[in-house]
Amino acid sequence: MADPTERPSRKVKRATLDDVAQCAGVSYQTVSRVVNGHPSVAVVTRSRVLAAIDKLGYRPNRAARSLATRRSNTIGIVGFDTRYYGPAQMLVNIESVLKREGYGLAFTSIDDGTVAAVQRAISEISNQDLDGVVMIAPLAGVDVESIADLFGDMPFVMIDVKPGEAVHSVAIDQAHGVRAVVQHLVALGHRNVCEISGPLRWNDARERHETLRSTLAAAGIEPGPSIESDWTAAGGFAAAQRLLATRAPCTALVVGNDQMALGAIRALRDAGIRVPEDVSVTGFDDIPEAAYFDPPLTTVRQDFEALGQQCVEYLTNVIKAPQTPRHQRVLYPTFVVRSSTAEPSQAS
Amino acid sequence: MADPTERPSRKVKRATLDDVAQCAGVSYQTVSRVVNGHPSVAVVTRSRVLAAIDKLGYRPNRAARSLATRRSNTIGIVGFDTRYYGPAQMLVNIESVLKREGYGLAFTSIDDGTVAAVQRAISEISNQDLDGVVMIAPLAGVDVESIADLFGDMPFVMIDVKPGEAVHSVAIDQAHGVRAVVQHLVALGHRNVCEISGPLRWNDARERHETLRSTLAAAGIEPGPSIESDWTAAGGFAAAQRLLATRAPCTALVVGNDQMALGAIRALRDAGIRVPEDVSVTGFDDIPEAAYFDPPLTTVRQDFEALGQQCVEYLTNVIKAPQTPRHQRVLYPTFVVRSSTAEPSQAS
DNA sequence: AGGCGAGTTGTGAACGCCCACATCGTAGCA
DNA sequence: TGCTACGATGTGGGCGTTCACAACTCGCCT
Repeated sequence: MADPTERPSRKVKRATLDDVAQCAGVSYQTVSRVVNGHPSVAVVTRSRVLAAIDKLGYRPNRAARSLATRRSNTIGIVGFDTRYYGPAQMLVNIESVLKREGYGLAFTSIDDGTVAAVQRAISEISNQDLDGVVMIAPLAGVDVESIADLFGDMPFVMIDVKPGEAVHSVAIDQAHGVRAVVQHLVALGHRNVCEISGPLRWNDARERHETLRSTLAAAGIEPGPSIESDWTAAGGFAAAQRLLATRAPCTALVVGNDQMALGAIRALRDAGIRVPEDVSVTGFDDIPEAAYFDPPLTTVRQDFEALGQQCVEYLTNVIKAPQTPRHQRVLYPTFVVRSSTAEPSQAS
Repeated sequence: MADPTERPSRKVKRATLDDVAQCAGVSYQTVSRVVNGHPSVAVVTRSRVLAAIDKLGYRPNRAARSLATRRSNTIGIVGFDTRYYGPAQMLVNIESVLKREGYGLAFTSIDDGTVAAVQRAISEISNQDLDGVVMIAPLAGVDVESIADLFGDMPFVMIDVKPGEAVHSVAIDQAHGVRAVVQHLVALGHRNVCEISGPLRWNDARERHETLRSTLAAAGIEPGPSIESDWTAAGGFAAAQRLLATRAPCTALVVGNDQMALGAIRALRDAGIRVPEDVSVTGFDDIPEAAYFDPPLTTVRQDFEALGQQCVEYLTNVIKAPQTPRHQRVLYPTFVVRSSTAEPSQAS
């Protein structure tokens, strides 16, 4: 009843180099040359092979190729809480550059911030034979040296690593952004500035936090209370309430990112405090919504697209030339003034 | 000067099955069995092998394995504008489930909405020997049948496909959410409801749009003007301004997602219109910030985590049993009432 | 005591491709 | 004319696994 030829047809066997070769009447090596754009192939042969490839719908088998060449033409990204705006942006932008360069992308994320999780993610990704990996590693407290060890000789570049670490890395200069904020606030006449920071285990949060305090101090201003929160609007809301409870004098509130700023503004308003008349608020990131907050948010824009680009460019360099000296490429954020900041009122 | 053994050490050759076998004094096949958890291996042998594996830091070579087995243990995601909240959420959630199941993840995105781009992405991803792919395909106008053809016999499930398409798919019932919105609005007494929709090339946008009109009509209400926008706050802002310019009576504004709602609210307010006193506004998605908008946004929550989960579960089923009948799994969104909606005022 | 089966281990052959080298032809040059 | 050199093609081997078998060792049943 069943045609014996029927069974194999269930899974359409994909054409191989040999199939194409046979179809074109050449050897598989010649086909391989055509596929890989090797120069010395006669024009007529090439076109015959191409026709055969087309006819058979041949596609090279990546696994076989990478087995033979020991390169996979895909790079990995280990991401971190890609739910947040920054990391998500990086991922997308890196992906698009990578695609342009002809690389595939393998992605894995780190569930929690523990060192163990980081290690697990790295070891997981590193036996996936990749040509290199980009690591979005915003966490402080993870020893960069030991991570480098985990990677062995696999090329990798890190994003968001603390300045000064001796690894290939790309970063946005957080301090630069914070300084602009402080300058702006001080110029407006603010002397009482409080802070809601991101989780201090994140390098960026910590750097923003520390720069804020030092810059303020340098301007002869005693930093007001600072509350650590969690990057979310809900967290910012709660933090602002706690801040209000301290009854500390405060005419300006520097918040670690835009989402928290949104929550904070809501809390202030709930307490009958006007923004910016009573208290100025600043954010960080310049998410696309920030301009439509009420009031439109003064914030610091980070160019994640450029970041992704730099990242990939750096990584491909390292892949080609493993001896590339380790350095950090740093990008500068831009300060965006909108309406959530103003001169402090007399009272306060 | 140079020790001849030095050169090879530049690239530390990774241990292979053979190396481990030799080290443990067994055959490579036995090692393979241990690695793959095959049952019939003597306890003592197993432990000897394990020791050798540990000592040599052996890691199986994925390329070789997938060459031999014809399965790669990685699944692909072709994403779509992962900059937006929904798609980004899906990606992250799918990734985490996938990891739990032991799959790797390859990711590619479609730059623009053209059919050509979709085809390119699919063909790109399909010669990357994957076990299956999840396609986030929110675009209308892309012929589902032809996509299925492109995939050939590779298992795939689609997200956000129009209801009724004969492919494996998972979706959130948009109509259900819209109906809840309308019901709510009508119960409050609104009779003049306008709309700002997402780009109608997106299935979700279109379905929300059409359901809104039909539901309104079913309630005996003539739908007010509808303006198509682009999912962003900026777009929502502009759309609302255009809407105001029409001077159409409007006590309720149904917006296609939360970001646009934010922009719209800002535009209304700029025009001296109060929300919700003068105009009620609703969103869609329930992004984490929505509760902190001013006013807190009444919206429809989509559970992207569950979506990702269903997706992966479905896909792995299809991989195991390719004959799985095609169907659509649909999840239901929940309606969240906050403060951006209220009874219409007398005037209008 | 012979034999049968379960448990354990090893062997040969793919998987589809690239690399290094060998081979052939032919054009260029003395 | 004979030699060289290079362009075009083919051949053998190997990348690290898994799969289908074969082979061996026991213990236990008849």
